[in-house]
Amino acid sequence: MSDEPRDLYYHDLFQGNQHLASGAGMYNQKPPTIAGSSGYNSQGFDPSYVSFTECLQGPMDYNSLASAFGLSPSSSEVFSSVEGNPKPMEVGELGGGTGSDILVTQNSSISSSSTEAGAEEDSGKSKKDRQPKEEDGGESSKKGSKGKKKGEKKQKEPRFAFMTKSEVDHLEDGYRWRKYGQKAVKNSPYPRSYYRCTTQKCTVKKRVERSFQDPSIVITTYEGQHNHPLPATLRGNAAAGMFPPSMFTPQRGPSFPQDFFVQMPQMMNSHHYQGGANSIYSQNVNNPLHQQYQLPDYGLLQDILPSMFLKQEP
DNA sequence: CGGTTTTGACCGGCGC
DNA sequence: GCGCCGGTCAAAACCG
Repeated sequence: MSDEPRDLYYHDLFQGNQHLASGAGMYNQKPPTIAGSSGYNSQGFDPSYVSFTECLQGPMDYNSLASAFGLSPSSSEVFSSVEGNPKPMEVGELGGGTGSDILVTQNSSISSSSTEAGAEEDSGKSKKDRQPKEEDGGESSKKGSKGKKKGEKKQKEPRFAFMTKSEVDHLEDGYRWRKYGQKAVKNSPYPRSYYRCTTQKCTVKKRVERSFQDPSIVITTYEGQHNHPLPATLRGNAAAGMFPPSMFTPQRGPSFPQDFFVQMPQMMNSHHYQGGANSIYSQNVNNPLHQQYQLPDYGLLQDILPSMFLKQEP
């Protein structure tokens, strides 16, 4: 039964997406794909979809973003959706067109992002307290005991998801990740992989799953923000120097699209979305590099971000 | 040999 | 209260 609500809301999304999408003008590219992608969800992005354009149109700085995305020479659709609330019910509203819009943009490579409103960010680590089981002699007690924190609810860290059209499941974003789990996704033949940043002080996690509608699309959901620079190996030319530090990462050093996207929700929030996660979906369909060569994703991300920023010039 | 991936089990939250 | 489900842990396997 629980599936039903989801389905409904998925449908809503679909319609909403298409509708918005068409309105946005991305229709001529390939709406169906995206719609399908959105339909598939992973609790990461559920509810409302907001169109970038809409956001950008707002009185805020969205213009910059819009310009950035729209100005991109390449053509990749970017969809953004905002998670108004963790509950599917909200979606209903979304269908209404009040809380969600889909924003479409064109980019060279990347894709989308969804973030939860900063208001609810937390460090999700509730279960992490689980005690290590000791099997000195008793093998039967496997993690019987669990750490329990009483008033502590699981906090959610800001998260954003983006969809990328790629053959590789694990997209390189410049950081090193260690896979710590894999689960089958309901209603999808493709499994979802869980990764954690290998940097010890970093609690950033990410989930990678493939769209069951479009196997060629990979949905990556980031959770949290890195508090450390990119590994020297990967950083180098690209990421490190790509972002205008003065723009979104004043004191954080080299950041990634994440930083950028993470900020988006906040901006959007100001506009008229509150407490939600945003997700932008985009496809690299036009990005031959990615499709053919499996270039490091960070390349893609870089591609997009720098573009937007560069285009920002007055 | 160290680090990463694989994989099954477990935990906690949520819906019914 | 029970069952489902997503997320995480950790031992073993794997790889460079």
